[in-house]
Amino acid sequence: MYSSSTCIDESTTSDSLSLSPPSPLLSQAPKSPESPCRVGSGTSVILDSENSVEAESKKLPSSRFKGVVPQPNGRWGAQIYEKHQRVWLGTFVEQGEAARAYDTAAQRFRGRDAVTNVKPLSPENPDDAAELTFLNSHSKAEIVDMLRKHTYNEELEQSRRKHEVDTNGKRLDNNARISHILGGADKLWKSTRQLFEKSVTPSDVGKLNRLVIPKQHAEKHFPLQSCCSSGSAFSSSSKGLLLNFKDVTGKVWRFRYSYWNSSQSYVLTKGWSRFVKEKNLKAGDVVGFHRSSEPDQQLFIDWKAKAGSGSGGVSEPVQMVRLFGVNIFQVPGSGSCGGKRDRDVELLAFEWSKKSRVIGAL
DNA sequence: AGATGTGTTGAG
DNA sequence: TCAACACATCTG
Repeated sequence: MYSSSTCIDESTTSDSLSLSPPSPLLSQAPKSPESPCRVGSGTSVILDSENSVEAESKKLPSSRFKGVVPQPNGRWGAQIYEKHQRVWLGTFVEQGEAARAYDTAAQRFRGRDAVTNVKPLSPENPDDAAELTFLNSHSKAEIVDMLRKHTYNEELEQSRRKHEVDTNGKRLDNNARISHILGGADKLWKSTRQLFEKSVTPSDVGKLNRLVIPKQHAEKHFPLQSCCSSGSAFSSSSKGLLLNFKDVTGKVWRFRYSYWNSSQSYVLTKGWSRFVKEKNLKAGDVVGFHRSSEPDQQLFIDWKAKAGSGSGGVSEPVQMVRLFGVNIFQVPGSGSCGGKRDRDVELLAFEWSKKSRVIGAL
């Protein structure tokens, strides 16, 4: 189906440079939430006042928009399906917002022939074309992440701005710059595939000194069970694993990865706070986990600053991008030309060697 | 605790 | 593929 506009998959993540959306941010912009033409979905709405009062208290109202589902708290969730699996796009206050999120995802996932709630982006329209470029220059995961965090519009606009600067002042946007900087390392980066991303919460970068890895992802990508005896999937292995994280700079980080029964969550503990400090991670920043396709099963981590935090305040004394042992880019806190968002990306080799998982007592 | 996201199921 | 809905999980 989605043949034509082909999708650049996860791969597009950060290696993608180039593309530079002309300008506008259009469509996604909050329009009238109610404008969307309803989509066929057979499901119906039935919102009669007759017997609703009672029913309403029990049944959630259906949405008239495709991909939009009601939430118990009165909000609306957006979801799209792919390969028999649901991809959650986040929750929204207005149905219209959720519908737009769905539309955006649909166009990224299904390309031109995506069925949308509102008119789809048209390549003919310059504005739409710009957004399409933006869409396809990001992995599905990234788009989903933006939708979930409600930062899609911001990023779209940001990319527009960057493009302007780029064309005028030769500045490259994050991805481009990073790819550029990576140079040879680019190959390595490209050989990775994103597993998942997480927007770090205040507690992830706070005093708790730990990063909570969403359960789903933890169990899917970072199985704790590893070898050990017991048959069941996840026995309470509160001991965890000691993993060696190899920084692209060559520096080795050792993080403890374990499961906390108390909060029933998977976490990176020992070593994490150091990472947060060195990278100057802030709540809202996104940490992405990738795995190299290489047989060595190396895992990587990249992180990006919270969308939109660029220009503004965020005081950052010293920032730099280090690649494979070399500090390529350094910017003094004072707003020198480069001082935008230079905590851009950092690649970490995450060694997932069975050997290193040792640990035992921690 | 309230919000968010998932497991499941059944319909189309 | 999709929505309904119960409920597990997460966040503040």
